[in-house]
Amino acid sequence: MAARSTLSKEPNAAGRPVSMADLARELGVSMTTISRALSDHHSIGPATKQAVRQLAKKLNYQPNHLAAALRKGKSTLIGVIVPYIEGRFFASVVHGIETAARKAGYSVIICQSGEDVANERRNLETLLSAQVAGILISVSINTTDFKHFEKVRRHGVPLVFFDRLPEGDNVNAVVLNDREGACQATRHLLEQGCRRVAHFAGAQHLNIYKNRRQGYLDALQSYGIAPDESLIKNCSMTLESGTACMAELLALPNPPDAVFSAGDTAILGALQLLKNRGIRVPQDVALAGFSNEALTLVAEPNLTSVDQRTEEMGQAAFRLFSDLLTAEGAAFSQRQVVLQPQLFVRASSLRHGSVPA
Amino acid sequence: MAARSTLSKEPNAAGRPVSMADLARELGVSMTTISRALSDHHSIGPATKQAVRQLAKKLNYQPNHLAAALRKGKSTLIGVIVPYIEGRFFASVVHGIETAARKAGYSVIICQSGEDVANERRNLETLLSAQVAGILISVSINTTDFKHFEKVRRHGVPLVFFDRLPEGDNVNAVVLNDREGACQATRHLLEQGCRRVAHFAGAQHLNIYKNRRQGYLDALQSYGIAPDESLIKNCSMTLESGTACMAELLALPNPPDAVFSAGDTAILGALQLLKNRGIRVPQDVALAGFSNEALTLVAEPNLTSVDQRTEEMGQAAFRLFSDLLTAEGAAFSQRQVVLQPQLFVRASSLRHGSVPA
DNA sequence: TTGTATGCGTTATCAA
DNA sequence: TTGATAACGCATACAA
Repeated sequence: MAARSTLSKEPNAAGRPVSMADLARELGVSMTTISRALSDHHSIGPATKQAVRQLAKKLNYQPNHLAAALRKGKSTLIGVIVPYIEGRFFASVVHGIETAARKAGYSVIICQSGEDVANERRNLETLLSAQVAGILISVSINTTDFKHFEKVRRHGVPLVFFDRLPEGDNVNAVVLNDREGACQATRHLLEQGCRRVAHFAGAQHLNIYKNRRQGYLDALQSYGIAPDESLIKNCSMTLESGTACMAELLALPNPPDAVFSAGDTAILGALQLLKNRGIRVPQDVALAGFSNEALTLVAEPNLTSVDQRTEEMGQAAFRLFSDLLTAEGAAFSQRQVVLQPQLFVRASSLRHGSVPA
Repeated sequence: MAARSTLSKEPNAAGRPVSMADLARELGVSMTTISRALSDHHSIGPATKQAVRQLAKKLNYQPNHLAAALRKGKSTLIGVIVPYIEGRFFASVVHGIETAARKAGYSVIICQSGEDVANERRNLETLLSAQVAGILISVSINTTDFKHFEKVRRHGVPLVFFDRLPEGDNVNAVVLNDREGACQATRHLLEQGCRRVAHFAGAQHLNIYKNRRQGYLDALQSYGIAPDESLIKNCSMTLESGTACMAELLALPNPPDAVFSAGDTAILGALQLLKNRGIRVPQDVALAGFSNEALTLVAEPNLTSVDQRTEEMGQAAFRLFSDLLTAEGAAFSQRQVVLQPQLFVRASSLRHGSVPA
């Protein structure tokens, strides 16, 4: 057995992954030199750097992030908790987060709460155990107690909420201006000549639905129209729920001439019912939804909807995390990023003029 | 300052996370005992176990997965690489993977290749650096060179492909029986009395599209119908592409009376064109797609489609990984799990009888 | 500019 | 049944 190295230990005899120690032995330098060369430290000569890098490539050296993270006390992992990953909204936000994170050298661990606060708590523990550098979360629908977020603060891990957040504004968050979006959509319906505009309202303990309802009321007020409680339906935002709400509205002595729904799926349910009953959309009843889901372009007529800037939301959430990292006392800061919604006007609400391309 | 402990070092004076050493000091036992008590080792007395657990809870001890993983050489992280996370298919598979993984105590790191093999390579490096216990991947559309997967094998990290896989069957994979699904869909169209069934074919270097095309041909053959190349269109599976392909088919001297598309979005494009031209669906042209996307239930008429068992695919992929972990020589095994597709018949293809509920 | 030595928090080996 | 000690791979304080 011819020893290539003059040192006592064989350089990585087994199939074990090659470490910095292996590189050091092979080159006859110290681990410090290797470490610094690879991280482009200024105190290493260009020649040495070159040599180290070449050998690293040749031996197929892969840095062990785990070890680095353990040593530094922080990993390059960030945790993301969403109610569920299916459906356009969260998938798209996660896409935005992941893209931004990867550019900055972070990887994303994804967790689903399944709309259950118990899972949400477990997810948080998992992420903290994984020593993530930060946590980005959209809370589950039944999260009304927020004690579990305190623990994250105590660990000093930056916490960013997006879209859905706990009550009270003392958190870091990226949200859409839901109120403004809802107001725009409702005003648009009013501009089309509608005067009895109904609203499908979502669960009011969630900030997003509360704000959409408020935006709806804002628009009415700006037109001097008193809100009619019989035109505001509590809706679970499913297709069936939308159909049921529409049926109730049609049964009123004085039915609406437009509906603004806090979600797209529900407004699709309404559309289907109207078509079944031979009621014309938008001539008899104009429709507008919220989220700009893919289905808005499949339904006939195409559905007017408020876009939630999902990609931007993801990117902004990561950026906020990133800012918190470098900021002082970040664990107790409370920055809010508010994105501006965009109304897409389509045939379901357009009584005059042509449909925009 | 009253010292609670008789040992020299203060137990976790600073706000630093509490470690096993802290627990050991506090209880006056060794770290070994703590470690074993927490992992429920048989050699620890029930009383000691109880005491350790209580203290751990009281002091809010969080295990450091990083350290454990470093020591054990394997983490409880698994990496998943998909072309993109948006869209029902991959989001749903990821959902299945994440759910199965979490039950087994694993967390999921998600990476997107953006349909680019260069990113795919980078993703693999990242995951290997993170010391993941396994990698689950659906290759990007331009992956034709498979050398980068060799490295994963050399690291001894189990590798599972799902849906899209490299050419050659020498890999671990979970796939849908695309050929069977396509055959079922086409046979269904033939059973409805259609005799000139066209096909929108996807990129033929991908196993999934090649197999769907083959299934289409199988069905024709079983009916003794010779394939007509003019009825097979290369399609990129976008809406526009579907519209364009349909237009070309209608321009034929002898146009088709049915279309089976390897994707749902393209068949929607076809549907829209047919409706614009006043051609009846399914009476004049019957339509069937593949993937059972949400849009199949929004389009009018509802679209017949082949369901890909996305959740099961995710679960099966994780299970396969899990099996490989315990198996011998897993790095070089090549197990294949094949899921059976399910055809959902809807109005777009149903010429006789009523639409199923 | 480079090297030495130590510790991050855990698990495993050995001895008691 | 328990304890002392040595790794895992990397980054840094300090010394040269």
